[in-house]
Amino acid sequence: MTPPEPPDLSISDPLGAMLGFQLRRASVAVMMALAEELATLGLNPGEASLLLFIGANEGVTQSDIGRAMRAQPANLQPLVHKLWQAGALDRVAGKGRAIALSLSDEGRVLCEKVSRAFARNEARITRRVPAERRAEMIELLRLICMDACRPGGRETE
Amino acid sequence: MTPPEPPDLSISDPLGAMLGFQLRRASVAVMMALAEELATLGLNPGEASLLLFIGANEGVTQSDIGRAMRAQPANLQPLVHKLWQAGALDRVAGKGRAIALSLSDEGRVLCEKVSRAFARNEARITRRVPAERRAEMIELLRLICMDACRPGGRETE
DNA sequence: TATTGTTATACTCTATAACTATA
DNA sequence: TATAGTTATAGAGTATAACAATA
Repeated sequence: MTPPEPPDLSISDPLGAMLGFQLRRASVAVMMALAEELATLGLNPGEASLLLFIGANEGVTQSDIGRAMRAQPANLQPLVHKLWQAGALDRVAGKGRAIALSLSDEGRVLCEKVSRAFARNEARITRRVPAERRAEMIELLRLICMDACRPGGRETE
Repeated sequence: MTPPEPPDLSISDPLGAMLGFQLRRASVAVMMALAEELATLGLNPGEASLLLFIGANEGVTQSDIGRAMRAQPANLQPLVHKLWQAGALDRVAGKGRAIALSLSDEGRVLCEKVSRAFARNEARITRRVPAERRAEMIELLRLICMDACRPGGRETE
């Protein structure tokens, strides 16, 4: 169920021929590698992603960023708090109880480092993917995600 | 961070162009869909996978199946216990403290149902993947997984 | 009052360590 | 004593519900 190790033994793997499970195994392995890459910055993938989202959408409200990241507000809060405590964020009150998030100078530096860590991870992943297949693969994964999310399943085309 | 919902808003998604994150999002969506498909059988993906592994390797020892599934022995135990309590498994003592697992008649029936649920899930996934790309994609994911697992990272070719 | 953020909390999955039992 | 399995437990990630604060 946890996929780091290579297949090892000679016993039959009924899941190996399924795209769904190779997806999961690849995903877990990739996230573990990313976590390792980010460890030197003292961030986990969630915190680092948040930083990238804020950097790409400065001044946007916390709840909008949360929706874009597909994170529950309750789970986003500790990440925002940590980045803010680390001095990476500016939080300015918006309308209602809204808070607009943006990067501090310090945050911008950290964001640049995070960006490079993500790029290294991406390079490691795509090393084996032919360049002309990469965009196609991303698009297929996007479609798979959208299809799988649909609640009922199996409707016509 | 949890990927069910479609992208929704007009704010920039710095992760959308990365293969690594589309992998993760697709994987989570696919596992959620599978969990839904399996719910009618009273099994979660882990339990169902275990059943498939035992069905494909009858009489093999529990620890070997655990290694093939990349599961920690401690996490495998409750799954085996549940399947055994449900009457799906036969457990016969092997050498040492080893236990050889195999399917009961009842287990074989359940395994067949699980197999069909996995097949439905796989069909939903691959609906958008051109048939001639499927094997290639599985192989690429396998390579990505192996590359990402390698501890150091970024070594020469 | 509607929206946004915060707190508390619970559930699942995974990991580690210590213990038990058997060739 | 080496191996296989079990138990207890801890941590991460994610989910829900209730609450607080502000236009």
